[in-house]
Amino acid sequence: MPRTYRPSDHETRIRAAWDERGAFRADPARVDRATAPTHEPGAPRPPYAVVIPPPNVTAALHLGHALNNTLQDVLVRVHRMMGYETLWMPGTDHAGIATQTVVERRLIKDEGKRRTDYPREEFVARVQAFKDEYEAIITDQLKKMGCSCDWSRQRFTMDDICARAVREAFFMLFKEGLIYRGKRLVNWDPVTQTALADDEVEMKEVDGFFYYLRYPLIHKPKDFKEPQNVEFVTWSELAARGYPDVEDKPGDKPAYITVATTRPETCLGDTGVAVNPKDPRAPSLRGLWVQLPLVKRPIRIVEDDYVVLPAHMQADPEAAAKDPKAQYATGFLKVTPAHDVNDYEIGRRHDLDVINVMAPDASISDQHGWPPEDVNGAHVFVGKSREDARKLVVKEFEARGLLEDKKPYRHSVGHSYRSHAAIEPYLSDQWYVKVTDDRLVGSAQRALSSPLPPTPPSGTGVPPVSSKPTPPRGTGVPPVFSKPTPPSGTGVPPVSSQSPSSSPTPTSKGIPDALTIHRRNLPHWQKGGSAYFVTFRLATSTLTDAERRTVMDACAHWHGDRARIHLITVMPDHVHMILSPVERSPGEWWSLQEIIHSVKSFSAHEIQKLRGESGPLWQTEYFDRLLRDADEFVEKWNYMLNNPVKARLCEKPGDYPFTCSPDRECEKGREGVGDGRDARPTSLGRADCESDAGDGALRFTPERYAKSYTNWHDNIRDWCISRQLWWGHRIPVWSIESINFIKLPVEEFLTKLDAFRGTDPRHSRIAANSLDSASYREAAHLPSELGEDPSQFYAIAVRDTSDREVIDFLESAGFTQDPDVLDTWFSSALWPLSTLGWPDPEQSVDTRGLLSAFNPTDVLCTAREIITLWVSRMVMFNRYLLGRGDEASFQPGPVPFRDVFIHAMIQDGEGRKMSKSLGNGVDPLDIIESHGADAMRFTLCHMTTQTQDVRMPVELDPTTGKNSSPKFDLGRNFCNKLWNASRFAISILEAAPSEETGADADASAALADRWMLSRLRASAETIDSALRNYEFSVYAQTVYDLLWRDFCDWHLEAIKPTVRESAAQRAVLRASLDAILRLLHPIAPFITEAIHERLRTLLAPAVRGLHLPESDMLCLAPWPQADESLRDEHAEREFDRLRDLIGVVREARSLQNVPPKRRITLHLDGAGAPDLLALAQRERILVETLAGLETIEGTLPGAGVAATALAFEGREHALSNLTDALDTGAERERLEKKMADLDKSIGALESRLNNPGYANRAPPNLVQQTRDQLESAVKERDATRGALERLS
RNA sequence: GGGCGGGUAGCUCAGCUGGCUAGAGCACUCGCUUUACACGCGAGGGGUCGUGGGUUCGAGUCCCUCCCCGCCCA
Repeated sequence: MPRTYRPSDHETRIRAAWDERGAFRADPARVDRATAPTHEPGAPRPPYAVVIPPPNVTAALHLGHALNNTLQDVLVRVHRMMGYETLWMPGTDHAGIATQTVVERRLIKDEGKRRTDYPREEFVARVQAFKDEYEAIITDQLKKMGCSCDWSRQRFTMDDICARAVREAFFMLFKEGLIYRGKRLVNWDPVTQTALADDEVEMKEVDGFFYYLRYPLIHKPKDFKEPQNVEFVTWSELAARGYPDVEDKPGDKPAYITVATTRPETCLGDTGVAVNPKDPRAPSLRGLWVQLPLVKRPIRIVEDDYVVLPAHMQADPEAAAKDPKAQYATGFLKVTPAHDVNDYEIGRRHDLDVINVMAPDASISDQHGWPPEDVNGAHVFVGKSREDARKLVVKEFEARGLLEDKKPYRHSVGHSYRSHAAIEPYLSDQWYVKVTDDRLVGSAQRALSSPLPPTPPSGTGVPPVSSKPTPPRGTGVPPVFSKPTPPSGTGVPPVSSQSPSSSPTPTSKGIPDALTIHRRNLPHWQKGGSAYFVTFRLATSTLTDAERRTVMDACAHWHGDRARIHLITVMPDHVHMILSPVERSPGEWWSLQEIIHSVKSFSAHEIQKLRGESGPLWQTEYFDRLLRDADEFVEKWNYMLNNPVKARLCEKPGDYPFTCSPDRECEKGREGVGDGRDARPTSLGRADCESDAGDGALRFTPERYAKSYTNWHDNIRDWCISRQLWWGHRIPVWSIESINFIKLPVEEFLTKLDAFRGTDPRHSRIAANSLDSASYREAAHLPSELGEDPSQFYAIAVRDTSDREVIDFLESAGFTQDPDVLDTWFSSALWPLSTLGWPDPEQSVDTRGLLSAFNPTDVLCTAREIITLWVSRMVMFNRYLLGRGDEASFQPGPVPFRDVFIHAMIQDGEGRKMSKSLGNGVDPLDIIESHGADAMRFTLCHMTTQTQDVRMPVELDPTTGKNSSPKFDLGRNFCNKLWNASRFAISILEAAPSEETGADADASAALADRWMLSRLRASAETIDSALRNYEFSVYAQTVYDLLWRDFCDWHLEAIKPTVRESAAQRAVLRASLDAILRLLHPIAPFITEAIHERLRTLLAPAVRGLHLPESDMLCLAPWPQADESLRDEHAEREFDRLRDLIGVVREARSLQNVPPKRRITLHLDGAGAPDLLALAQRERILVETLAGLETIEGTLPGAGVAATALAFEGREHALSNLTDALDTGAERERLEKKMADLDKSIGALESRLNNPGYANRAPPNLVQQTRDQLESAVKERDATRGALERLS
């Protein structure tokens, strides 16, 4: 074996071997969800499935993909080794608009031709060729990274299998009315001339202007046919109507209002002007109209509270000052329903016309919905671009004296993620998926599981399937006040409820519901109840009125979040509360300590700020009492109300202003927000729904991302799925503009249609969703004035687009296929279904059995930008399409995956995204070439923590001109270390006598071996738990330390002198290396496989307790299982002790400049530390080798021997024979530094122990530990001092 | 504006439910080509854990405030 690991020598060969072996081919026939994982050939086993987030065929993979796929490969390889039937489904995505754009650009560049210069089929063929090219590149990249996908089943979102799923999904949705056609404002990209989904629009800050345009006021026109003939409103008329602040206006001149807009050119399509009903000017404008300048269109004034009031009119000037819109607002908003989303909504509310004045390229046009008779004087604008039209419109307003002002304004404007052109809200016919239907969005929302408690650690090799089910809420523990008793007449009389809002008197009826929350898993001192009476006091001062108010606010602040605070009384020098902790997570409540802490901490901060002083405010101690029943609750309640009376702070109970009930007040003010009761979704544990429809089965890691998922669904709108492109799944709909145009006799047509529809809906060949006028109008929200009668439009979805009979019939009747294609995400949303053969897996050998075996898959591993786009849609489609029943009886199907793991995003060293334009991207293939795939993978895993972003400093290599990062050296060095350690181990094993066989043997009794096995066991446990929790960095770090620190630095070094003579040691050596290879394989598959090729030929007895069944290939080898019996705490303690001893010897050697090769003498104080001497002598060879000793003496050196002192474990030992002449200066320096360090730590330990609070309050074992530490430090110092004295 | 993440050694990051004298890798200094490995070995230096306050016997860790950086949504 060569001295350094050269990846290129191995990677290709090993990849070919995996391929040839069919190692990654999944067999659905072997899947049985009910069994345990196994490696038994042919035996059934549980599935583990992952679908690759299909990379776009637009471009080669970047480092983010490398990370994404490395993590998937790690998971997949681990589970394969654990004995799951493992499928990693690879594939690519056609990425409609992105790919089409790239190819169009290429054609322009290479051939100077546009898309429309080709027939559609030919253009699509060009894109297909491009796709083939990049699909091959991507596949090659993934293979080079070592991805263990089932390459025999690679898919593409437009291949036959996926296309079938797309058609069927479309058909099902269409048939059930969940796909509709609507005229809506879409995000229109005028450059690519297609609609975009909301999430394809990116917001960018743009410097623009607010233009202030004057619109003359007119009376309602008598005749709309004569727009010129209008009656203007004068200022004096307006003043007479009560219009404020117009005294200084010329009374006889026409009055106007001023609208503020950033897009003056859209005024051509204005159909109204809106004013806020709260605006003082609004009443006097009622019934008036304005005349739209330039066009001279009379338009209405409507009142809508969407309109922002100008800053000076707002009730809260401070808030207004912060609102930039209020600063710019005039209070009048021009309404252009066809060109602005908000205006569109206002238009809907007030039934305004919708007038489109633009062509698809965003130039001004009178051919796309602008009635020609309405254009009037605006002809000059027709044909101008948006930008030119804006200039011209402004100029025209200026020329007419109607431009009042123009102020610079920075605002964010939507831009196409593809063409980067500003998005034009554009009115057009599009197809929509009604995702707002409960069968879609509802299923997705309910899919989310509530956070589960962390999984308990378990032994190695245990499958990560089921965690302990969380018992459903509300069982087992009875409510605290299950039988509330009314306040009795005895004892303190209930306070009369004169001021019920501030001091409600509890009665059986009045006891807040929250008191009955069920308790479980409480700290011992909290067991048995939920309501507490709490008192805490001021440290020195008393509270002023304002400060008491602050404390009440503090309680309100925490009320609901951590506790329901039922009643609080703030006295001048103390505070009483009655409160109930709330759940912080299911089954876990906030502790009293935390709650009181929060209130104290929060109020102290506020009060100290008020006072301008600092220092402790509250006393540490607090008093709490569990309220056992309703009687006691009432008793304490009354006590608190009476307390101020007793203190003569008020006349009668209830009058004290610093008693309040946040529970009631917050109920009103906060509408239940944050009180925990609106918590959703269900608290069902995963195990509860393992086999059911899937509610509660979806889990995010890290958990915080569940929130983005939830938020997104809360604001979801129907999904526009049509794209005006050629590359993609063509919409399988044939339509006709009006049923009157059907070329066949109606009866004949309908009869034939019925025949195609069939009697059995499962076999329908068409779905004629007739879009009756009511539903169409509902969908389109269009006023009828447009003239078009939407109900005449007739669309038919064809189930199988190769069904010539149906298509020929439709086309002969005058129907044409929709020219548009589906949004790419429509097919992506089907990915976990389509790749597994849905709707009919049996139809193809490739997909047989896949769907039932592998859907739901186990994890989706992706970056966070994709949560909303993709995850949600996959969940909706999976649940909808695999669901059962009709709308009324709908039972959703399973989720497509159980876990969603969101990994970090890689940024460059400055925290910027890696991108082509910045030139800061790193090509994975460059790294594979220079450092090896394993090095890249190791580094990527190592840096994948649970944070959002990870930074990777990028450096340009001037010789190759390629970007790289020094971070990859970590992986390369690690691989090299493994290579050399293995080389060394193999050389030892090869030299061993040949009679050693694979028979079972007891582990070597040597300390180093027991220690190594114990470390191995512990590491395997850590790794298993890290993998269960997707903690890749912990995993990588643990293998790193296991190999480098434990195995190389200590174990190999320790056994060097003996291993060649000890078969038992060789067995441990072999087993340890084997186990490390297996544990590391998922991260670094090539190098481990390469070493395994050699190692597997070298037999040694197995080690009891460490299960490493043989396998011809490491990628199929069972995951190592280390029994609990290998745990050896005694060995770890002894070994650690020796390591420390070796450490101090090495330290002394280094500081004394002892030549590394010089063997010195260690004198242990055998009388003072007999056990240490015994241990050192028992492990003499180990200590001597690692510390560079000639010998270990059991006595201290005699007088006159040149020796240096060695303090260890509080005893004075010595080293001699260090050098011919001892450097006393260096020795003194060393000892003095040591003294200083010890003094410092002794000081710290003493002051801790001298603190009475510490001794009294800290846990006793901790205090004892501190005492021990102090004792040994003092001993050590004494020993060092002695050595120092002897030196002089 | 709302939500989320981050600010710990020169750099990249660990540090879970508060108990350290704050860790790792790279970089740096010193010594070593010791028969697995210089992509290495041994020894070291380097941090008032973004600011200010609070809670606590004890705060990198909990609470509040403010300041930076990044992402997502409006």
